[in-house]
Amino acid sequence: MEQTFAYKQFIEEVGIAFEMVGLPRMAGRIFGWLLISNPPHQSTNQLVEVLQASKGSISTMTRLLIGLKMIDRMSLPGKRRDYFCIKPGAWSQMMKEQMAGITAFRKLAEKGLSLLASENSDLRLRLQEMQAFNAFWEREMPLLNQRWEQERSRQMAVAEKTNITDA
Amino acid sequence: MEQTFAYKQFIEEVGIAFEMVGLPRMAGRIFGWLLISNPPHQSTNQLVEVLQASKGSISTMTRLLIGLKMIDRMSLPGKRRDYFCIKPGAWSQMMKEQMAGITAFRKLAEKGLSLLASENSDLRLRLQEMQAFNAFWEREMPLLNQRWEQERSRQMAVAEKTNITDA
DNA sequence: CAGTATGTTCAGCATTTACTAAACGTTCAG
DNA sequence: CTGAACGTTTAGTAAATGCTGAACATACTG
Repeated sequence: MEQTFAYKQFIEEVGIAFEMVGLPRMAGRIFGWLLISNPPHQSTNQLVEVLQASKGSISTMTRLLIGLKMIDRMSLPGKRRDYFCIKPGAWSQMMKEQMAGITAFRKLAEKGLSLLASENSDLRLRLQEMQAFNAFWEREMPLLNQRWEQERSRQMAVAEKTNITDA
Repeated sequence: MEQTFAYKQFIEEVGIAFEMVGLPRMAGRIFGWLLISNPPHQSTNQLVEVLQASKGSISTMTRLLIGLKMIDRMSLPGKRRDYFCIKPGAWSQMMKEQMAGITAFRKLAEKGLSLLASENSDLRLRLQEMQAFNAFWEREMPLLNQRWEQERSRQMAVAEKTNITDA
């Protein structure tokens, strides 16, 4: 298993990127390693060794990532260990999580509007924009995500023809 | 200035919503109050009193929100104080900030792919999906945002006809 | 110029959070 | 049944973060 400096650096950068979107760095490190590991599935012990982290951390963070539907736990037949690998569609899933925030803001706008129900309309303008904006994205993002799914499956079909690896 | 329990609750909920997207709660409280305050522009002292916060906190957080282009600082002529109000287009701006993360992930994917340049193609699949996904959203989100701007200006035009408040 | 009002910066405090290490529970092998 | 291999849970720790209060800087008033 190649373990060059460049690999470690990549793992660390994914960790930092995860931190930027509000997830624990260790979760990012796990995800980072699963992005470049060979094979793509790795056991708990392998994660402990490669990432130099405690068992507890790995256990907690893998369950977090599973909860976010970004990785899968797979128990290989015969083997007792748990293996983890990146879940296909992890990114769509991450995007769906983001949508929860948008919905929260739309609802908040509506709550605010009901507070200012008796006020004149230019006082309500701020909240109306907030409501309209978030409602717009709440409506459009799933459509865009659908387009992505379609585009992806189209690309996968092409890739399958040019590269028969595990057929 | 109405200061009911419902108002305080609204402010607190916006604070929590901000926290969920990775911003300080106090920044959210300021934004929350500016969403429902009368008038829409409020001075530093007013923010200190209403939010029961320290001057320092207000100063730091207003500058943060200004940096994020979510509020404006406006010095009313004659008055010495600074006033703050929600910036039109604050939400589009917030969305643009989100895009920085997407770009970071796309670049990371490309970095990973160059690391696995010599590996066979099913090992590269994970990174290829990550690259394609983030490139897709990086391309499409600005377009969607444009559509929102158009839709908004259309709605504003309609609103202007039905409600001449400050013409 | 003196005095006051206002905004900024900084040191300190309190809270939260990520992480570790160890205890614990469970499952399998001999 | 005994012991070992794994994974989970939890108590404790170290670091980061938000917030306050006070000192500081700046600009206006009389």
